[in-house]
Amino acid sequence: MPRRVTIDDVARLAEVHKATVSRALNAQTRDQVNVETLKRVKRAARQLGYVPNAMARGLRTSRSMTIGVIIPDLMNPIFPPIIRGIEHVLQAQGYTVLVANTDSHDDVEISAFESLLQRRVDGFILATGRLDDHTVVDEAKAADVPVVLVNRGAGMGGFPLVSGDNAHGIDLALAHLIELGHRRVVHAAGPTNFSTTRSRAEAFEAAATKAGVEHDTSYASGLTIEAGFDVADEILAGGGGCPTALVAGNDLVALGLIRRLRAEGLRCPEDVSVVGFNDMPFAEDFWPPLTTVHMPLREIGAEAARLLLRGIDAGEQEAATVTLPVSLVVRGSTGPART
Amino acid sequence: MPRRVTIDDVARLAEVHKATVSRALNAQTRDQVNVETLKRVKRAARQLGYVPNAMARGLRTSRSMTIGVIIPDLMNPIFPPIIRGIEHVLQAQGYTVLVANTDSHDDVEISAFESLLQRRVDGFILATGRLDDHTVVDEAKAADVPVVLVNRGAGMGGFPLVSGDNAHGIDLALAHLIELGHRRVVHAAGPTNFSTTRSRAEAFEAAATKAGVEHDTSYASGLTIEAGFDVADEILAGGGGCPTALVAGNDLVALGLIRRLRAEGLRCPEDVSVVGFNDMPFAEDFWPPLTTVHMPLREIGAEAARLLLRGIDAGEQEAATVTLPVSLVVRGSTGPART
DNA sequence: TTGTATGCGTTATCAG
DNA sequence: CTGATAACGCATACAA
Repeated sequence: MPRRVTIDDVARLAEVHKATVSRALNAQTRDQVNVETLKRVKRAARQLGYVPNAMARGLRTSRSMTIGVIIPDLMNPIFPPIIRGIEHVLQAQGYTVLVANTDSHDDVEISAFESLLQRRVDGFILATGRLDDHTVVDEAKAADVPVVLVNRGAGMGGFPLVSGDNAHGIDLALAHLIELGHRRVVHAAGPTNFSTTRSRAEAFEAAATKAGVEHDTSYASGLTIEAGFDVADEILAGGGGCPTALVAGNDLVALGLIRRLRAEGLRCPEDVSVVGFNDMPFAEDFWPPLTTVHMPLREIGAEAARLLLRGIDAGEQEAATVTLPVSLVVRGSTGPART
Repeated sequence: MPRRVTIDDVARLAEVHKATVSRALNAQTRDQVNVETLKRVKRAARQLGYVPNAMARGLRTSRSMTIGVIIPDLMNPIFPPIIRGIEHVLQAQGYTVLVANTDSHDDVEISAFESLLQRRVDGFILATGRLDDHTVVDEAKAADVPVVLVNRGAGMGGFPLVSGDNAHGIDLALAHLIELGHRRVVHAAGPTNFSTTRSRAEAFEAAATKAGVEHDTSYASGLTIEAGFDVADEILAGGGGCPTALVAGNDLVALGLIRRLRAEGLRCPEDVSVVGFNDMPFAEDFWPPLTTVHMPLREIGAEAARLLLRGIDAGEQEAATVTLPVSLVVRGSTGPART
C-alpha cells in the first residue's frame, strides 16, 4: 500500500494552503473560498485521487459520523429489514452504520459494545433487550452515550424504545382464533428473560381471560425453530388434551411448532392452528403459509434512527417510547377449530 | 456528552507519563513496563472508565483494524451466514467488520466503497460480482487496497475469489433429475450479468448436452422471488410443451417458480420438479421443502476472511481462487418425472 | 524501566 | 478570501 494522498499533497499541487483545501472540500465551508481556487483544488484532488481520512477528521471534530447497531442474531430474518430501515435514514444524513452481531452471546455483546465505543460511534441502536442481563444497557448508561432501544427492552435504562404494539398484536391473534371457534389456546412464548415475551404473555393472559377461553402459556428456551420444536413437548403433554390453537412467540417458534406437529402426525391447520409473530420475510412461503402478526420492521428501524439522530443533535435524549401499529395477516396456518 | 477520558488523564492519576500508560495498555509493549506501575495504570484506567480512541490510534498506526464488507442485498438469506463466517475469523484477530449493504444499486455501491475507503479499512471483501459493471472492482484496483471477492466475480480485477463449485453443483442437480427420469429440463438462470449465472449456465448447457436431454435456459431479471415468478412466463409459454423439471439460479428464484407453478395449477413435484441453489436458511421449511445444491456459505465467508488477512499481512495478494465443494440436498421439491 | 518529543491528517481559530 | 498555527489522542524512536 503506497502512502496515501493527504490534504497537503493536494494543497501543493493546487498551490494553496492546506487550510484552503480543507475549506474547499467541505460542503459547510465551501462558500468561504473563491470559485477559481475551488476549481483548482477540486481538480488537484481528483487528479491525485485524494480520499479524506475519516480518522483524522474524526479525531479533530470528535464526531465519527458513525452509528453502532448491536443485534443478537443476524440469522433471524427480522433483523435485516430493521437494519435496512436504520441504514436508510442514517445514510441520508451522511452516517455510516456499524452492525455488530452478537449471536446472543453475553461476552460477545459486551466486547462488541466496547469495540464500537472505541471507534467513538456517535450513538447506538440496541436490539438486545433481555430483562435479566442489563450489562450493555448499563454500560451504555455509564458511558453516557446516546442510545435507542429497538424492538425489545421496554423501559430499560430510561432509554427511548421503538417497537411494535405487542399487546394489540396478541389481541388480534386471539380474536382471530376465537372467531374461528377455538376455545383451547396455548401461548408458546419466548424465553422469559426477553421483555417482549413479558408484554406478549401478559397481553395473552389478559385477553384470553377476558374472552373466557381455556388457555395456558409455555415458554420456549429461545426464539428459534429448535426452541419451538422443543417447547411443543410441554404443550402436547399438557393436561386437558391438546389445544386446538397455538399463538407463537415469533415466526421461528411457530415454524418449530409446525415441524413438531407434523412429526406427531398432526396437521396444521386442520388439527391445530398456529399464529406467528413478526411476519418475517418468507412467512408466506412456508408450509402452511404463516398467519402472523405483521410488524413494520423497516419502519421500526427507521424510526429508531430518527429518534437517535434527534437525540444526538439535541445533545440529550427524550425518553420517548414509540409504539408502531401492527396488523394481522391471515394466511394458511389458521383454520376453523376441529369440533 | 462529557469530554472523554484520555490517556493523559490516566497518566495523571497513575502518576506516570502518558507514554508509559500507552505501553501498559498495549499487549505488544506491556512487558516493557514494571509490574507495579502496570497495576497502577490499569487501576487508574478502570477507575476513570478509560476507553482508548481507535481513531487516534489508527491515525498514528495507519491501520484501522477494520475490514469493509460490501454485499448487494442483506435480505437475501445467503448473506448472513457468509457474514457470520467472515466475522468469526476477523473478530478473533481483533478486526471489526463494517458491513455495507447496497441493495444492488450501483451508486450506493460506489458511495459505500468510498465511505469505507475514507474510514481507511485495511481491506475489502466484495460480494458484488456483476460482469458488466466493474466500477467497484476497478476503484478497488485503483485504490490499491487488499480485496477478496466472494461468491461472485470470477477473475475480476485479478483479485482472489472464494466461491462454491458452481459447475459441480449443476452437474449434481442434473444427474439427480435424470435419475428421476426427467428428459425435458429448463434452467431458470439468474441475470446474465452475474458471473455465477454464466458459470452455472455454461455447466448446465454442457452437462445437459452430454446427457442427451432436451434442455433450454431462461434468464430471470434478478435473483429474487419476484424475478423467479416472472421468468416462469417464458418457460411455461416455451415451445415443446412444459418441461418436467427446472433448475433454478438460486433458491429465491426456485421459490418464485414454485409460487407461479402453484398459481397455474401445477403441483411441485408431481407435475414439475424444481431444484434450487445455495441451500439457504429455511430451505427445508418451504413448501415443498427445497431440493437444492448446498453451498458452504459460512465457510466461504471464513475462507475469504483468511485469504484477506494473509494478503494484508504479506503486503501483497496471492491471486488464488478457492473453490469449495458443494453437495446436493434432496428434499421434497423433486420427484419422478410424470410419464 | 520510564520520560521526552514528534507526527499521523484534519479542522478550527485567529490574523492578515 | 486565504495563510499560519495549534490541537485532537495516541504510539513510537530516542534519550535518560
